[in-house]
Amino acid sequence: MELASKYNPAEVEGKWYQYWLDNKLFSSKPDGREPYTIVIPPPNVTGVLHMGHVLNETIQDILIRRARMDGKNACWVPGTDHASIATEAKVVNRLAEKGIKKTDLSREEFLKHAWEWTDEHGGIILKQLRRLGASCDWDRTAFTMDEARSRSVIKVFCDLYEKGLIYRGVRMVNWDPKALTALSDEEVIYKEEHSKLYYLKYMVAGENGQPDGSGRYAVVATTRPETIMGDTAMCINPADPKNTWLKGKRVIVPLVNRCIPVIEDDYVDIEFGTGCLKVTPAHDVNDYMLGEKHNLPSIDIFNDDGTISEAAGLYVGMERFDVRRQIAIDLQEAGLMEKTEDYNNKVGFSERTNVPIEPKLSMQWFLKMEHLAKIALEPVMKDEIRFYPAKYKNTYRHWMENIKDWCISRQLWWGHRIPAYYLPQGGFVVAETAEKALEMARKKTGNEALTLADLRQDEDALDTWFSSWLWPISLFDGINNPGNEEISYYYPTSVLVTGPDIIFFWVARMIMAGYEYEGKMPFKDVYFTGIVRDKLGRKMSKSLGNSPDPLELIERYGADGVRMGMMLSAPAGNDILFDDALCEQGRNFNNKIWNAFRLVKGWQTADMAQPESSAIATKWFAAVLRTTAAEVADLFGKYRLSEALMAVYKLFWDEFSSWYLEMIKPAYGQPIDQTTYDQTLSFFDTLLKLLHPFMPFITEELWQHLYDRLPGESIMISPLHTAAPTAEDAGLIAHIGNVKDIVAGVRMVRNQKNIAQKEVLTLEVVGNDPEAAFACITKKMANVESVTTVEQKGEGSASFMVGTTEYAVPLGSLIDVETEISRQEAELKHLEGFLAGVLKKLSNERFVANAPEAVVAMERKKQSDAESKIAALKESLARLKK
RNA sequence: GGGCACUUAGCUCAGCUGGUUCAGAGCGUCUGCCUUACAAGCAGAGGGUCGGGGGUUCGAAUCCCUCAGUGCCCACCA
Repeated sequence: MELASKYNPAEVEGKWYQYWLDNKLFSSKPDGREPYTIVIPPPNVTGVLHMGHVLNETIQDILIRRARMDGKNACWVPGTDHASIATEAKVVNRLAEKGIKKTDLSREEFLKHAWEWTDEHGGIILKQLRRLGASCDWDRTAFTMDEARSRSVIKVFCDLYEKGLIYRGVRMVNWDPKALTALSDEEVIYKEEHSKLYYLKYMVAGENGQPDGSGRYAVVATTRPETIMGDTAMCINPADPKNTWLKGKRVIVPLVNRCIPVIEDDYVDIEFGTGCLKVTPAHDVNDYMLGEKHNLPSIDIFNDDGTISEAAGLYVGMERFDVRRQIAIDLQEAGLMEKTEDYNNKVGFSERTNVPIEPKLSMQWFLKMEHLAKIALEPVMKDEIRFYPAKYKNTYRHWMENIKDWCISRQLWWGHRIPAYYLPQGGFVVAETAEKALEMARKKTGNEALTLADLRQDEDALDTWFSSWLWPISLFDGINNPGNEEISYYYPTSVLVTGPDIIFFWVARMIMAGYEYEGKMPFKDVYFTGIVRDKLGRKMSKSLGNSPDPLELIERYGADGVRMGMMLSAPAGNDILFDDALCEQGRNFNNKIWNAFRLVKGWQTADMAQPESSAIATKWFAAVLRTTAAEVADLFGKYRLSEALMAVYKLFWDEFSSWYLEMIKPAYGQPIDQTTYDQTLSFFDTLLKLLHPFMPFITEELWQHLYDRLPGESIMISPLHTAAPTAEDAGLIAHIGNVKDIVAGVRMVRNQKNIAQKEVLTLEVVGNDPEAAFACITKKMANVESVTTVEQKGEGSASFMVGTTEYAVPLGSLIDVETEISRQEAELKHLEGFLAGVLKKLSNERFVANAPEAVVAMERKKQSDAESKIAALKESLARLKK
């Protein structure tokens, strides 16, 4: 076949992906082999591929392809997440563009729109994954809101309710005033904000005080003056001397003019502000706690959307931050504001809508976490589930040990609707279906006349993560159909690949669900990726415009190039600083492989004896290949994928292309012997297999052309057996290592003296030549016609040392004696310094007495080596200088 | 406020339980080459007192303390 000198990925990638699909090479069914299972972290159904996905999915694909070639039954299950809040927000926005308000629609009408949106935009991301080469079993594609997954979620809800782990109650929750829903603690992100501390005057009641100083008042420092309408007490620390005078008094809330008691509690920090705290039980978690403890009334002054409610009495209907500005002015005018100070504090923001969270009392559903945390902590701490990198174990433990109940209800429509049904006379039942609920309701009430119409299902939907925490189980239908063949075979999955940002949201909760419902871990290993940043270390974001479009990159560099670019700098857990230049390196490597292939396949074979150099070269490369393959296998076991890639990269580029191929390369136009040729093809075959998990497309393309293949054959299912390194391998590799140094020595001489590679030289070895057996390689690689052993090197030669042996290249008139002398003197100086260090060590009695014998022996060898080198150099210098 | 990481060449990183010439790799840089596989390439070279200081040890990039800087996570001081 005719091959262009540059590899063109666009021509082959689509073809081979289709070939893999057509031959069902991604599909997996339970069989007698060992399973290797990965479930994809489901991307948002309406999402599009970004660089974070590229990193994550590339890693999964590498692992799954490698496992497949290792003879395991590899199964990678794809799917998408309904992403309750995010998707609902998108749908609401789209409706708004059409002038439709969500509140104008019924639940059913809204869901119809949501499904339309999902059908339209859903799964785009999965299509994009194919461009990357992802070898998912697409027939298994799932969605967190498809029928089987939905049933699983509802079943689990009912089960946990029956176990008494789910309860309903009024609690202080994180309220998102934009999405109009409660959030879990994990969905709140705290950010430092520059704000102000307002010092407000609370006049003491019964003293007829006036702000002008005619009466006494207490000063309260607050960041949220707009909440004073909800104040129901002022609190001081009983041990605070400066506020003792307030004990038992009542104070008047500024502007509001409500009279509230002064209560005492240790909770108040004497040092902060004035030591007086305003207590607003409805709008602050701590105040809520104080309110409970001291039996305070609570006044909810906010509507769900963050505007002021009727109950506040003032500023009704105004937006909360407008009120803050306005009330500051009003307080000032009323003389009730003592001062304001600049202040930095942490404000909670909604992870999804990015608006400040409002702590709010509301009726929600909660999942008790104590039991679940207990069963999920140990396995990670004992490394039954291994985290890579292990440092996240600390994070995990801390969370588990300080866990609070999980608020699982959301005031949203897009999601799994809570299967609780309210009865006309009060109370509710929880059941998987309305029919079952009716049955239970009749039993509970004794009223057989109840009909479905009498039951009112809870309006709330469940937190998205309440479905994704079941993902590794529900994908194999283990909830609906416990103990089925698939769940028994594929579960526990082999590894989870995800970002550390969702360790609590998802990883921890999957572990809980895994033990609760399967009695087993959901995955054996967790590989935490880093965050993809730009080369300046900035997070990739739309607003910065520093996030490349993965599909464009693939067009420019090929999928293999992009995959490699990503993996070149992606050690587990470390953020990766992504630079297009890395893809370029990947593309260049593709080209290197391509051209090596062109060279090898361009050779004609002839009936001829194998040259000695080729015999040695093949033996040597076989040893290198075995050794590196073992190293790569080891690195895979430790999830050190970028190092594994680098090992294969250097194997192909340096060892195979630069050394091996040059060693065996016939002269231009000359044929190659059959033995060497066959051996080389076989090496190439193994190299492609080692490379395949990282760069699936080019390796398939070349593998198909390497030998005649049968229809349906593929590198991706061809087993990768590599022999273990033998006892002799290391020795041979070391010898050739010396030969490489000799060759490099000659090349350096050429470089320094400006002698072209074409020009034939001779090489002298002073004394014994330890690498005499490999002289044929030296000759070919260094282009020297002879390697002769001499007692003393000739006049006018440039010399260098390899190990303890001196080599010399006679140059005749080309030699520049002065340069040679200064070079050798520099080396001599370095060696003498080195020797001095060694001697100092050896003359230290305590070193000789305490260090292990092997270490001392090594030092002695260093000494004798250095001494003989120094002697040789001195002699050489003497002759140069004479 | 608490906790956990990290700091090694211009850049990105590897160096496990201290001891082979241990100071490394890739990229970049510099020099010379368009040598019929590959200029998306070939051959060679330079580059770091391992963040600062102290300690343990015969011996420290590696262990301990401390200081400085960076990053992440957690937390109810208004």
